[in-house]
Amino acid sequence: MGRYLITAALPYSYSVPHLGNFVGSVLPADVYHKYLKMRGDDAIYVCGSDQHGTPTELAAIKAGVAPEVLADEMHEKIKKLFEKYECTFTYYGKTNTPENKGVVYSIFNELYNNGYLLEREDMQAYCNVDERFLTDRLIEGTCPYCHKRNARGDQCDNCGRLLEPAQIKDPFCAICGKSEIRFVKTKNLALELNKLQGDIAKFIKKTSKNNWSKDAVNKSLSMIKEGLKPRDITRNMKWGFPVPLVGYENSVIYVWITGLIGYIGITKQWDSKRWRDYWQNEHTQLIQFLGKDNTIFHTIIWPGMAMGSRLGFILPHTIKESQFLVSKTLKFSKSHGVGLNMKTAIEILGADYWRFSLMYMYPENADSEFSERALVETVNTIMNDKIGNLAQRVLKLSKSNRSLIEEEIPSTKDPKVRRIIKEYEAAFDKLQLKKAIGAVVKLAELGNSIMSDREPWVLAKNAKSDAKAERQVREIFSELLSITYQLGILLYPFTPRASAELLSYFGIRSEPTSAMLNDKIRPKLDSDPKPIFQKITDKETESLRKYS
RNA sequence: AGCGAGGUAGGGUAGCCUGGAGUACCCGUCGGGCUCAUAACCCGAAGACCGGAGGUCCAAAUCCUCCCCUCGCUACCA
Repeated sequence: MGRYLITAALPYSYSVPHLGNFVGSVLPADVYHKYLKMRGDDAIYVCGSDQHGTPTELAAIKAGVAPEVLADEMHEKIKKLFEKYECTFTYYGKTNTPENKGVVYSIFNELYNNGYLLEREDMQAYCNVDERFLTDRLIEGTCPYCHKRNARGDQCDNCGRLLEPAQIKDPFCAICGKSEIRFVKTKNLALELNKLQGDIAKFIKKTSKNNWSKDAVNKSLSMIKEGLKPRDITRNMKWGFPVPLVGYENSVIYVWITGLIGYIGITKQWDSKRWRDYWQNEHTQLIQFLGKDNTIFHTIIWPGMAMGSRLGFILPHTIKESQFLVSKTLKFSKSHGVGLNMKTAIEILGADYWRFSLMYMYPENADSEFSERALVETVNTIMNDKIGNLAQRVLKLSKSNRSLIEEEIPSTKDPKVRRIIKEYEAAFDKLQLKKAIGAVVKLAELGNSIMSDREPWVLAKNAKSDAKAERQVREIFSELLSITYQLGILLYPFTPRASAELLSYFGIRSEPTSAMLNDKIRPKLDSDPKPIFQKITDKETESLRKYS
């Protein structure tokens, strides 16, 4: 039995996450956590709202409320949304808490004491109207190369060139639209990753053997090969944890730092004592789920901070990076209430449908395309026709032939079933989640083909007069019921509600465990079985089309 | 522009590290079977110059080089 600590990239607390965000980290992490719990491992799953950062601050200004008010409101909304999707975190916390502040400061102070923070000065744009510093992206104007007007301080979207804010012609502030910008000398503290790069490289080379994606390993190593540079970990703004040093009264610690350490702070919110048993215990396997856009924060910056602080915090064991779920036809939107996001999606279909179909399309190694067609196909043909229908036909036929059903049925010894279960477990062990869900489908396919091959409905008719037929049909029913029951268990990480429904026909009321796969079963066929999945209706399809 | 990943039947994927006949899976299509089940299920077939061009090799989807396309990162978007 291992000790596992699972994290999913923290959703920002200024908008409703869209389906791409969900399938990129929180959902696969939840699926994996449910599997580990099922296996009986000591596994905790922490996630939460990332509350700091400029976007939250700006959204608060726009809404006319304090950033902490907006961030806490959104936190509650997002937390409830995840509950609707049957995500069962050990703790879903947030980053703007005293617990997190404590951990952030202890790491920050040690980095400072150990000589890994470099003070450096720079010229930073300042808006006289808004009376605030502007991040590079908040400066807009004309591109010095292609002369298009929509260039931003970091990059021109038109010609794609990387820019410096001072290069922008006719700059104006993206917040107020005015041109009252001046450049002011500022100082920031930078984490000297250059001093740590040898150790970080060693760590990645060694640890990436634990099922890291090719993309995550190679881009991290290639970045190190090019040479790591000091990276600012403070910002000149008000929303965030103040930098605990004299001379930095107007600065806060950068959102990414409070976010990465937020995983720890959130664990501390969960349990003020036990958090150390996970985070400062070399036997804990830290499994981090995240999208491809923020890999290096987890592979380079967190390891750098953890090493530099020398506080014994663990480094990631596995980086489970996802690519992106994209859609040419449907609008995924980050803005409030617009587009197909976690809030609007759950109003159309229940949690099981989204959980299963999104995991079926999980962009594990490459971007994958989400479309109405793909969703309908997955729900209707895979979930409903293959899995749901198998359960239904087995249970109904069994119920109408109750006299031919054994009271107690041993777990099937069919080697094909054993192989599929092994494949499922091996896939999870290697964090190959698409392969794992594929094994579930395979088991249903096997059940369906056994049904067609052996035609138990024919044998059942002959059973009264034919002892041999009776013996055969009893065996087949046992086999099929065993498969149906096992299917109920394997479904649990993906579709917890359907799993519970299916297992209820076997008198199981508790959450399933892997050990139960080998248990003897006692079918309960008192009530009429109801389909565990349904096809997508025209009405639901129409609701989806609203977002095309 | 540099770096990383991806490009495989009509659609979606696996295979690539460690070369062995384009091998496999799902959807869709076509043909057959079944009638227990939610018009569901099962079996079979057709369908691919494996992004392009070179190279290495007895043999390349797989290894090497160059090119094209998509996505991500490039250190103050987070």
